[in-house]
Amino acid sequence: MTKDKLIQAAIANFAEFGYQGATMSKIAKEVGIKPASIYYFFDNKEALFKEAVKVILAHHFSSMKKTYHLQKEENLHTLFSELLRSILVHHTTFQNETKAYVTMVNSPISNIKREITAYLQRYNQWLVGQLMHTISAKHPELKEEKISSLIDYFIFIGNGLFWGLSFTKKMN
Amino acid sequence: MTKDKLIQAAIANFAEFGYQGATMSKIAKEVGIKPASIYYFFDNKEALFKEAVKVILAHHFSSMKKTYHLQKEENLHTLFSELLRSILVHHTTFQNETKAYVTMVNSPISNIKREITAYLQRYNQWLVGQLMHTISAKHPELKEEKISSLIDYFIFIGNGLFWGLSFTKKMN
Amino acid sequence: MTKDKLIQAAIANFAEFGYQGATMSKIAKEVGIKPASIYYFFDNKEALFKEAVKVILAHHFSSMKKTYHLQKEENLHTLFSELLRSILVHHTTFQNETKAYVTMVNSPISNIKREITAYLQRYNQWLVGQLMHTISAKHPELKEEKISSLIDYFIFIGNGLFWGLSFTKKMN
Amino acid sequence: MTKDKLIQAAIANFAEFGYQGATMSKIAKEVGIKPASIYYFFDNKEALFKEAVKVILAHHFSSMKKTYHLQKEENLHTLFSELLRSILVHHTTFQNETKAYVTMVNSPISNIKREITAYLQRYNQWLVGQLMHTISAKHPELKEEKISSLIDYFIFIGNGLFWGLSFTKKMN
DNA sequence: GATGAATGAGCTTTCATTCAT
DNA sequence: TATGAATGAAAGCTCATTCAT
Repeated sequence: MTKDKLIQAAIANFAEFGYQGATMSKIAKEVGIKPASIYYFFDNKEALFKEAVKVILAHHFSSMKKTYHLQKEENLHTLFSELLRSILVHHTTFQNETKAYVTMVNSPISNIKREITAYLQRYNQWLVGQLMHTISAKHPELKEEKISSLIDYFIFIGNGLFWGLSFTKKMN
Repeated sequence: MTKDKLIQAAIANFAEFGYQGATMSKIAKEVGIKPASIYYFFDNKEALFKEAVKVILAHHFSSMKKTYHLQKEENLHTLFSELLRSILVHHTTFQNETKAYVTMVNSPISNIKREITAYLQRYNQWLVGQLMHTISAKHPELKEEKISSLIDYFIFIGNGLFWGLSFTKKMN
Repeated sequence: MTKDKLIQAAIANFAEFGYQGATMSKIAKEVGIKPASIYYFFDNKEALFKEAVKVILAHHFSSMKKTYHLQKEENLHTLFSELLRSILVHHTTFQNETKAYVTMVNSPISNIKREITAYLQRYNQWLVGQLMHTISAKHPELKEEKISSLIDYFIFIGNGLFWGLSFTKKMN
Repeated sequence: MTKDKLIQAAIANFAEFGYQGATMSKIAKEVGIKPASIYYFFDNKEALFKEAVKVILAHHFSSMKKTYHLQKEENLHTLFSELLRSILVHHTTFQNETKAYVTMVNSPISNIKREITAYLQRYNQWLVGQLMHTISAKHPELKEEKISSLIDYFIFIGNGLFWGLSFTKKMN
């Protein structure tokens, strides 16, 4: 469908050029239509990118949720390392989406910026909640304080991995 | 000096709006001159931002170096936590520069992108080299492999801190 | 019938936005169809508005003629004041059409402009003819010159009434 | 000065094509510059036309005021006919401005519409006030009611003259 | 009769840049 | 040093129109 192709092209262009740098012309050309035709599907550039953001975040979340459920049964060490591995795999496989989303955090459209930061917070809370529950079930002997500190640790490592992936490597 | 004020304004605008979003007009207005006057000091927008990038990276490096030297004498634990603290302090104090530099990594000007990724690599190498040296001096009993893994650990945590700082917090 | 509804919608839109401001989309939406469907009934925008103009002018003329015939029997004073009253009633009742027609006089489509000015002239001539005939029949003692001047007078007042109605009052 | 030339060109174009029909390109071409250059003098199309409106209304008012003062000394009959003559002369001499202003009454920009109707009201009030004063001074024997009715009469004739001028004649 | 999808032409506007002063 | 005036290029967007279905 043209509409879906447009969203994919938007993601690719946003990733490569940022919001201001991505142009309706380039996106249209990538899909094989003329710029004016985009307006049949989306009200304007902002609307197109809002939908693109939704797609990216939904994809990210479903990806993370899937991994988490797959690994719930394992021991702690395996759980952690598999989660990190899945972060790495997701962001490596969908480089476009990750780059787009990093760029979007600094989007000039405050709604988008807000939506993404809100998503990041929700995601973090969800992750912390899940880990809290799983760890305390497997290790009833650990104090909540200790678990909390473990999770912070994990989050730091995850973020570091993400950041390292995003910029020190080949994601250009 | 007007030229320095222009660079500062450029950093601020780049940080807030990205390369494409930052305009010569806005930068000029911030300095209190007219857009045409910028061209007396810089050949073009790209040149202005190249200088801005240089200033940011130099500042970052001198800041990191200073902390490192201050903390060299301490024990390992203190060294690590003070380094992390100084990363935090630097990026919190110079939010503008950090935001500009995150934005610049995705700059549409490949020279700038290249320069920054090159800097990040050099910086990382430098940091790894320093830590390697310091740690092996203080703990001759540790195998190089072990040290290397410790350092990776530290880098991950540092990156995670940086990323968390940049986006999950208030850097808007 | 859809075609008639389109003409009415066209009149309303032309009245409110002028020829350039009225869009096929807005007209279609008002009728509850899609823009493309208009082209089943009319060749293009110009054709649609030409038909709208015809409807308005025919309506105006039949309205004026009716009043004239109703009042022919009365004395001069009553005739004049009733005619003025009927001008007022017509333009107040069919504000849309009047506004559309004022706008159309300045239409960028010279055919329409020409048609309307031609109509106004024909209408004026008809009115003058009718009045001439009626007055000279009722007042054989009046010289033609005197009658002519009386009629001019009446026309001026009628125009003034029309103009005042159109713009100094509530026709917004 | 370019700015003044722009306003004159705007008036001419607005008169000929209406607000939507007048384009920045045509206006620019008429002045001998490129469309982009207009934005050095005016923020946008709306701002340009707001200034054009101001110029037209100010010109109209000063023109009317001048005539009125010139004729104050004469007897009533002369006063009235000279005023009508000056309305005629003004609108014939500055056809452009008159056409622009008739078009603007139906402007899609509600601010402009409002400003003009407000002006028309103020102008009418001013005229009524002036006439009231002058007539009652010259003819103390007339009852206010009678004077008021005389003035209405005059206004009607003036409007009719204006309307007739605007549309039944050659103002195309 | 009606419409989904597409487009060409043209619009307003922005912006980096130039250049004479 | 600084700027007023101008511009080319390109952006986002609108709209009348077409055409296969």
